[in-house]
Amino acid sequence: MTRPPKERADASRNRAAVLDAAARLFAEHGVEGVSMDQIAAAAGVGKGTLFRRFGDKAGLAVALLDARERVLQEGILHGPPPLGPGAEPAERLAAFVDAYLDYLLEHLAVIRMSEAGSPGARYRLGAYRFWHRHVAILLDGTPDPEHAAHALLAALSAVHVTALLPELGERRIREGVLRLARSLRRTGGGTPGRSWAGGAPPRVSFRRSQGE
Amino acid sequence: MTRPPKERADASRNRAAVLDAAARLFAEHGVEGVSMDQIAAAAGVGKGTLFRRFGDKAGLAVALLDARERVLQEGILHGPPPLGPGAEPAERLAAFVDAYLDYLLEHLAVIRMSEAGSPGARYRLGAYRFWHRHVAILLDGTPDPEHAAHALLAALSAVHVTALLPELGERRIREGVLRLARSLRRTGGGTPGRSWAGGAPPRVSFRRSQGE
DNA sequence: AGAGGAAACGGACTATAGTCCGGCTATGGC
DNA sequence: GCCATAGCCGGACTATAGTCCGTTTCCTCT
Repeated sequence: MTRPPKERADASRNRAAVLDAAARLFAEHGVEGVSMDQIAAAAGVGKGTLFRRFGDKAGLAVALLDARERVLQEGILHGPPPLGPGAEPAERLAAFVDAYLDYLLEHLAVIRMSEAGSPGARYRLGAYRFWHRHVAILLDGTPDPEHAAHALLAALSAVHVTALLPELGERRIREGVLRLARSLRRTGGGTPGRSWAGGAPPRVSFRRSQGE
Repeated sequence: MTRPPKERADASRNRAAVLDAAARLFAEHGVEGVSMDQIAAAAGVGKGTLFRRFGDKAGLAVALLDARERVLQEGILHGPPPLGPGAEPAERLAAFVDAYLDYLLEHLAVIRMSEAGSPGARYRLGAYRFWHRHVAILLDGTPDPEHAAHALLAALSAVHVTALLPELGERRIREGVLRLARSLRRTGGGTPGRSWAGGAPPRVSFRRSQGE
């Protein structure tokens, strides 16, 4: 997009080597059990390179998830209903929760890492902003869709689900979040487009701006 | 409770010195801007002492919050309605959300630190378990009060509120969480006491077990 | 009061995240 | 094919969390 100066050959070679090594080591020793030094060594690059390119461990996790994430985003934007456009908002919301939980549970540890950079890092991720925007649109007509969308996503955060998993199990979590989504939609009542009380209206722009 | 061996004099003297120093330094330079070394030095104790007693920075934050937290817990257990016993569950829930947000916003940075130890630390805090238990009871009659209570508390986590504050402002957050609480209660329908699907019934015991 | 032992003390030590900058190499112009 | 340079490379360096264990202090029992 904004990359007229082509990426140098050594740079892209190293990028690939790092992602490879990281994926392998994470799978082998768990995300928490691998240090950045180890990744750099396994990839055959220096530590400086690693950090220059990915910022920190969270950024590395984000890069690893990038591909899988786009699949879900594609399904939402241009896939078949009920996840994609065409179905009723209520159905789309349920489909999103289901698909997101599939994605989340499949990559729980890496997603947790990607959301755990600096405090509040999660809310600044391009991906988060995408999910939030999507959910807020599907909650249009309820009193404060922006806040409600944040609340729903809070119940879908990696640490939250990780903590609840041993206590409640996957099934109760799925049903619980679906119920939450339903009840948020049922909370209608405020004037459809202007329910935020005081302050500026919600921002509407979404810009794909994941690192790099 | 389980503490027959009395605390040694030097121990309690040092405990007080550390809490003092920590409170002062946190207020002065912000929670993030103070290292454990600095706290130890300011308190005139060794680093080993600091960690032996509080475990880590999060544990220190928990200890600092202890007193304020008990006030809220007292209000819930034995205070006047609507926060205390006597009012309708719906009212008590609203009162809890309000009181909790007062507490949270007053000590946001320290609470954030207390919840940010190891990943998922928040869910293991004695205080969290107390709030969860209370909310779950007030949600009795809805399909899965345990999960719903976790979801409501997720919208009240320190990082969540911190991230939403600049975007939505205090007022929209307060109203949003109150609305969420209301809609969770309105989601009734499941058989009042047995709505968890499969798996063991929710645990009912609550034990005050905040470290030390 | 004094001895004995349990518990606390404290600072040197390790491990890890993240920074910095001198040196090198791929690339594009000639 | 050769040169200049933008941008990448890499490892030494810093800061901080957290551990370990020999030493010191307090409490109890006689």
